[in-house]
Amino acid sequence: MPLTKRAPTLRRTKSSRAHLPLRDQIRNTARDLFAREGYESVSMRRIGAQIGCSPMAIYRHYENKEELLLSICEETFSRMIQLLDETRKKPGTALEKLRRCMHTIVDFHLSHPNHYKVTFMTLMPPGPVAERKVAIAQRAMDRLRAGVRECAAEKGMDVDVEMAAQIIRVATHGLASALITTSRCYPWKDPERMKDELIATVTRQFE
Amino acid sequence: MPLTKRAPTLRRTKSSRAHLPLRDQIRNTARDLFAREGYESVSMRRIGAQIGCSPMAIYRHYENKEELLLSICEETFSRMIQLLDETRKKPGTALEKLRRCMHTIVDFHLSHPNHYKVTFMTLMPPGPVAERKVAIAQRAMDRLRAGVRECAAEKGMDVDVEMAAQIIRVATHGLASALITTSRCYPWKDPERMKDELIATVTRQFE
DNA sequence: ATTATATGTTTACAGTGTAAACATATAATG
DNA sequence: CATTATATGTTTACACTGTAAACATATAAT
Repeated sequence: MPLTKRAPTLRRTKSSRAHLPLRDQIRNTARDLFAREGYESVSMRRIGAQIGCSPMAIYRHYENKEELLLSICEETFSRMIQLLDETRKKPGTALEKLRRCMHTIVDFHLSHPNHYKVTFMTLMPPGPVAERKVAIAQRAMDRLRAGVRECAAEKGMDVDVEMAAQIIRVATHGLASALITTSRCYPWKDPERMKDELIATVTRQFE
Repeated sequence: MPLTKRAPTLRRTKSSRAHLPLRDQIRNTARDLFAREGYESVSMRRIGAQIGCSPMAIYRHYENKEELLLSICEETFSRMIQLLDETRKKPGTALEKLRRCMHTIVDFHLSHPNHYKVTFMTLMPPGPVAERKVAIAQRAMDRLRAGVRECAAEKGMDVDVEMAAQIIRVATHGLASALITTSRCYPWKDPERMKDELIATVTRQFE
C-alpha cells in the first residue's frame, strides 16, 4: 500500500499550479485562508486539508505557524521593494518619481488585497518574530526616505525627511486599508480620484 | 462548605476598583489582555483567572468571546462620539473646530492605546458581529462629515464631503496606529509636531 | 549495497471556546 | 412567613487547536 511513487523530482514545472513545490503551495494557501478568515482562526489542520497533505507536513517547511506568517510578510515586502526599485529607476523629476512610487504601492496593495491583509492587517503576537518583520519593513521605508530626500534636494528645501516619509507611509496605508477592507460594504465615490487626491495632498509640499 | 456569603449586593462602591460590577471588570480585563497579547491569543479561561471568577461566569454577561470584543469596541466609539460632540460645541470657526476634533481624537487614541489597539487594530472574524461594528463606526464618521460640510459651507467651497472626510479619517488612523504600535521600538523625531503637521496638511484645503 | 537525508505520516498531549447541567443567593409572590 | 422565580455563579464534558515525538519511505551520497 505505501506505493505513493513520488514524481521524479522534476525540479520546476512552472505550468502546473498543482505541482508547485509544497513550500510555495503552503504559503499561497495559508495567505488566502489567513486573509479570508483571520490568522488565528485558521488551523494548521485546515491548511493541510486544503492542500491535501497532513498537518505536520507543513512543519517540514516552516518551523511553526508564526514563521509561516512571517514568510508571507517577507514575500510581500520583497515584492514591494522590487517594484519600488524599478519605479525609482525610471526617468523624471524627484517629485514625479515619489508620486509614481506611491501609485505603484497603492496599486500593488489593491491588486493583492490578500498580501496586504495578511502583511499589514494581521497583528503579530509580540516577540522576536514580530521584530524581524519590523526590521524588514524598514528596508521598504528606506526607499521612501530616499525619495523624499531627493525631492528636498531637488528643490533645495530643508525638510524633516523622517517625518515626511512617515506621513506618506501612514497616508498610503490608511488609504489602502480603507479601500480594501470596506470595498464591498461601503459605497466609495471614486477610489481612483481619491487615490490621486491623497497622493497629491501629502506630496504638495514638494511642488 | 458552600458558604461563600456573597457581599450584601452593595449596588455601587465607586471607590474600589475590585468591586466594580463583574460585567465592567470583565471588559476592562479583557481589553488589557487583548491589547497586550492579541484577541485570539487570550483565552476565556485566562480572563476568568485574572479576575478571579470561573471562565463560564463571563458567559452570564457576554454571549461569547466575540460579543465581549464588540462590547469593548462599542465603549470606545461611544467615548469618541461624546468627545467629538463636546469639542464641536465649543466656539470657533468651522476649520478650527475640525482641527480641534482631529486633535481630540488623536490625543484620545494616544492616551488610551489599549482602547485603540482592540477597537481598530483587531481584525474581527467576518460576520454579522463585525458588521454591527461597522455600523457603529459610521456614527463617528457622521461627526467628521458634518465638520467637513461646515468648513465647506463657511468658505463657500464645493468639496466632496465624503472623500474629504475619508482622507481625514484615514490620516488620523494612520498616525495614531503608527505612533501607538512603534512608540517603543522606533525613534520618533517629534510626535507632537508630526501630529500638528499632519492635521494641518489634510485640512489645508479649507484655509 | 548501504547509509544518510529529506520529506512525509500517525499518534499523543496540553490548552481552547462553549454547551449543558447543577448550585445558590437574592427578589417576587402567595 | 414559606415558596417560587430569577440572576449569577460553578463544574463537567466535548470537539477543536498547535505542535512534540516517533515512525516510514523515497531519493541522494558513500
